[in-house]
Amino acid sequence: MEIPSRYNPAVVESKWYDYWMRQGFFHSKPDDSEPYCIVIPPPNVTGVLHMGHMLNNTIQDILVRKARMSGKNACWVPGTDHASIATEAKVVAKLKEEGIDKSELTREEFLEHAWTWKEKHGGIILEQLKKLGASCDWDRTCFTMDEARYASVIDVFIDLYDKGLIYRGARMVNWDPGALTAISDEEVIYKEVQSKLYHVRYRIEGADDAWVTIATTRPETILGDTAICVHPDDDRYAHLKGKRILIPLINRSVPVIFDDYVEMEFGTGALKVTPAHDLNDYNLGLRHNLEVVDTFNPDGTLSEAAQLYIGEDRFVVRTKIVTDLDAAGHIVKIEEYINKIGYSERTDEVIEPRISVQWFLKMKELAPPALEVVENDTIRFHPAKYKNMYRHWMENVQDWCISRQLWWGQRIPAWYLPDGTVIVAKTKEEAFEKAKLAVGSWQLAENRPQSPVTSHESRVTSHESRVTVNDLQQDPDVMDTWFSSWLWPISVFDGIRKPDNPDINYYYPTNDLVTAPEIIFFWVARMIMAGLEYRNDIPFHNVYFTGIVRDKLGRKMSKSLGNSPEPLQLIDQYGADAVRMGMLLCSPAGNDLLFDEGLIEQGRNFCNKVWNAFRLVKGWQVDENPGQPQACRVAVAWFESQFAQSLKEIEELFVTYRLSEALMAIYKLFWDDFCAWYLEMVKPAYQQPIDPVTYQASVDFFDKLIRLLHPFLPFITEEIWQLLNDRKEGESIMISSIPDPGSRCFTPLAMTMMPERGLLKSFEFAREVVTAIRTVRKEKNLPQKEMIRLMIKKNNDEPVDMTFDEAVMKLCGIDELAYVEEKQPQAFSFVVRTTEFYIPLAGQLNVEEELNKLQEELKYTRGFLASVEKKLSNDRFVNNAPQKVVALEQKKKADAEARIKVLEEKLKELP
RNA sequence: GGGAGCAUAGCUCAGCUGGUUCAGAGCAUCUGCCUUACAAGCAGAGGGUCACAGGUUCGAAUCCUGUUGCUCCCA
Repeated sequence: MEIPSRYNPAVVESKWYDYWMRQGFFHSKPDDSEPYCIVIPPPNVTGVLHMGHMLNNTIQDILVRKARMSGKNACWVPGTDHASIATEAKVVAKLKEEGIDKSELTREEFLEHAWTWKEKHGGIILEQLKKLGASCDWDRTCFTMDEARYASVIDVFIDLYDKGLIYRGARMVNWDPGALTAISDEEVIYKEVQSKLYHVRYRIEGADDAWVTIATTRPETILGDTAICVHPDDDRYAHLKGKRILIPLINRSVPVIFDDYVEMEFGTGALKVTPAHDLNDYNLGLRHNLEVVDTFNPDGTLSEAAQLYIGEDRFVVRTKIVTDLDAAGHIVKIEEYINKIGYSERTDEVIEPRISVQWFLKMKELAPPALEVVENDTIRFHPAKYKNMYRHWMENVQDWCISRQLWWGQRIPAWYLPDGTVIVAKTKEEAFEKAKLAVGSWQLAENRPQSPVTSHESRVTSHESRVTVNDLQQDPDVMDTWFSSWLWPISVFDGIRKPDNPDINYYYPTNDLVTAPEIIFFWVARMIMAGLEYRNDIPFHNVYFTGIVRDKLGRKMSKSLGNSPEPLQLIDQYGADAVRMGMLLCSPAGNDLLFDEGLIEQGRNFCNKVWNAFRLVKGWQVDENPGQPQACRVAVAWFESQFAQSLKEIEELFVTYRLSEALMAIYKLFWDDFCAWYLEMVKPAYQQPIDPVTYQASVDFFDKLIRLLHPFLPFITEEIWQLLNDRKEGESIMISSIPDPGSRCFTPLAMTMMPERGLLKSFEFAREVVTAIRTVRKEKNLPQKEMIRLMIKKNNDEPVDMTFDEAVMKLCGIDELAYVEEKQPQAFSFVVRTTEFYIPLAGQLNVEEELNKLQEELKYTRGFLASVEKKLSNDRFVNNAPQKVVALEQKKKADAEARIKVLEEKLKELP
């Protein structure tokens, strides 16, 4: 069968992925061997595959495949995340297109639509991952809202509430007027915006023409002002003590307060205080006991409390109120001003700080142990620099707002009695039972008199009687999506509900987590907290932070910029292996990677190289006469040593999570060492057969090399592995073993050949000789086909290293190689270290050229010697530097001197 | 405003506790080659005051201080 000269990934990839699936190779179940586990950072159900996923999942797949081939019971658990805000927004938008308004639907109806939507779109991304070759255990696919995960979240909420770690409280939250929900600090993106700073003057009460001028970027909040604040040391405003100020347009009278929070230099030094709509003002208001006037509706329009512009959007009002203020003589001036404004990560709406009642999880108890395990390297971050960021956040951690005013998500298991008493329980019925105990049954159906009882939250003041179970109202809000995600390493094994089940006991703690640094707080930190709280153990041992995929100009890839290539299209075009390789080559851990399609091309070229090397080896005819040429014998021995050495280096790179460097090392081993040197040394002449020993060795090397490559390039390696030898149904490279750096790879042959110098060193010398001969050929325009003679003159007492002579002859087209004692006058010559080489030629020797070359080399070597001698003549160096370093310098000196001597003598001979 | 990190070849980056694996790799560039595995290739070559200025040391890309420029996180 003719093997095509170009590797065609399209046919190969689906064939083997199907085979792996059919054979169940991805599935893992607990057994006696060592587990290796990764849980996927669950992609969002609204998402489609982007370059960040490609990178992230390629890395996970490499780690998992490597572990699987190292004999571990490898399990990569896939799944998706319900993404409450993003999904709800998508579903609302879709319904709108169909002419349905969310407000017309009941909660149940809406959720039905949401589930339908999820069933349709939620699995897209996982299907796409299969194209990439992801070896996930698909039987274990989870969803953050499926039954087990949902129930786990509810259980955890109740448990933490009972432990007193969850509380309900009024707080200034980041309100997203688009999504109509609070979002966490981490979901707010601050952007620099060109705005205006309005200087507005307020009349001092009781005076005709006395004013105070404040500066604000948000004039629409003026209607909610409840004080004017100045610095106590500010002489400009000392006269305001005890005065009151009138809010423009509505003439509300508010006090002047003094607080050193105010920056005297900023604006006019006088600050309008709007406790309902600014976090700092809110805190100021608490200190000074100010009235809170909430002038906004949840959707960002003005409320009745504003008195004016009721029902109009905040940004419309901003324009209107400025006009009206100006007309009323309040605008002093308007300046251009750049400030940072918070936007919702989900809807891109401008965040409105707003006071509302939310559920919070206390962080003070959970954070310290989670910090400790990272500080003491129980969990390692790769790269370690993220420890600093982690520490800083953990030491300044705020309570976590976990409620969201949405429907899509786990509904908060809190029930309200008609009087507002909160009962946290799994079901309404349980809540009712709990309520009986807590509140006293007289208030409930039995109607027995009792004194008011305190719940966790609020004192019961109402005395309604005959409350039935149906009077309990469940909290309408759902939980933050991260409140599901933080349990992920436990909940995928159902370890919250069944803490002793075989899966959780076997796979937990997982081994590695691969994720983006952007979610170190959202997710990584909180998983650690949850792990310690619920398993009393860390969730993973290593966290590998990938970089952000950027375009060539360094911009983050995004849909809106349109600078992101379509991953599946790339796979179609170049093959999944090529894409994996391209992504990885440019991505040292934690560094952003500037994506360039050229890298994918490099990956494709490499696959093609592997393919062609395979064609060569597989195309050889084997001669039944077993005589192995010397050149082949040493080549085999050398490559064995080289492979062993590279393997050690590669393993070291794996252990330190330097995957891109590991890949590069394999790349060089394959391309340079194996193809450019080994194969060229053993390759028989055209249409000549190869001896069976060399053939077998070559096939074995190939087998080892592709096994080493498999985690990176799963498809092409499987294809070749299957063709390389006869394989049975059910065999696969992905369940074969990866070459083990621990085992001895040296054959007796490799051990006996020049053991005193080492085969690798011998080869280094041979390589230099070959390169030098090639240079001569090129300079003198000697065609490759024309055979040449080579004469070698040793200039020192060391035994002649003839190990690679035959290989050199083969590589350089030498038909006669001789050792000589005498100089060869009519020949081109060069010097490698201290050995002289001569290539006798018919052509004329350009003496001047040779002279120049020699003199240049001599000059350089003398300069080198001088620098070494300078060091050695420095007593302080000789006395202070370590023995080893001094000895090295001495060797350098001796080598340089020997070489100078050779060069000088050569010079003398030239006419 | 507070914190962290980075600056090495045209590009992306290695370079560990100072000393021949110290100035490296891959890509890109340039020069030869259609040498029957591969032009998606082969063989070569050029490219860097290691951001700047001081200091410590026998010795600094590496350690210290300052300057400049960039990035990220937090407010």
